Amino acid sequence: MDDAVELRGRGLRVTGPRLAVLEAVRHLPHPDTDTVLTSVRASLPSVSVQAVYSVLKALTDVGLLRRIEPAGHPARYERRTGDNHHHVVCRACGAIDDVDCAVGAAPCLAPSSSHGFSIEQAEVTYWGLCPTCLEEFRP
Amino acid sequence: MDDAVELRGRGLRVTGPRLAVLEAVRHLPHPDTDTVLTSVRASLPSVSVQAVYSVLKALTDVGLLRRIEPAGHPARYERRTGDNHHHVVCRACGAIDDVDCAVGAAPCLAPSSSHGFSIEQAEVTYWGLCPTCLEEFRP
DNA sequence: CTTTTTGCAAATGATTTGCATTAAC
DNA sequence: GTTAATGCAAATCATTTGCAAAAAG
Repeated sequence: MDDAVELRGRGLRVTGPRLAVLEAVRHLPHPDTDTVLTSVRASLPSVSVQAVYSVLKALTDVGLLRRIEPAGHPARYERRTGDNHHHVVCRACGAIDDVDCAVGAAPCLAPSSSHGFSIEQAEVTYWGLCPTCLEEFRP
Repeated sequence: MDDAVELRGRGLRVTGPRLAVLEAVRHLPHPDTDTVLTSVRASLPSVSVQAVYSVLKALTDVGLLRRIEPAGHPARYERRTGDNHHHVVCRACGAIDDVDCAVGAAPCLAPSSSHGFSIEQAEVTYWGLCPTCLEEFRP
């Protein structure tokens, strides 16, 4: 319901696949495209793989979703919250969790020198192993 | 010369392609695989694409090189320095430059909560536009 | 009715893999 | 002489693209 308003507010048409994708990402923890697809097909069995890709791209472009691309793993998505939290990523399986920066006002976001780059965003990624993969590597 | 020692020290055999890749990455600014390939072929015209991939992987695995994987762009490499500097990445072309953290002792490296993850590394990426791409978007 | 989305199929592009040959030790 | 690296070709995998049909406004 509210999602429909959000979509219209960003100039996007309201469609079944889009509502389903928004719903899926809302309830899943940082899902990848495939997980979203599976979840969406639970209610809309006919959606195509490309439709999900297309919807995820559209929603990301207008800022309703945030795409996280952990090196070596398929992209994952989260609802955009505005607060700039960071992420822990599992090297083994690509699982993601949110992390607040230890420092209050995120001072790392201002680099000391920019080499002439115009900087628009800073991103902190913590790499490690998730609880599940920790188990597997210590049988 | 010194590179040969480095290789042996890590248990790797000394080969032409490996020395040439180390030399290329030493002298190029954060090259991607293709740039390394071109550079290597200047001295060793017969090296295959896969050999370069294989060498880059081997050198990264033993810690002689560091692989940087900017979302949406091919991987880039740098000689491993030990200091934990960060990177500015151009959204348009994937160009990379080094950046020191504004904060001296890198406090962001200790996340406030880890959700059961074992964290081994933190990585800060600044996203923006490089000088060259800034020009192109403002003709 | 006009424009945007979808569905389907095929293409892309970076990277990996399997296997025989060659070179390092 | 063993074992590890290379060259070559084919495969993989996430994602994108082109185009006709369907749906949203």
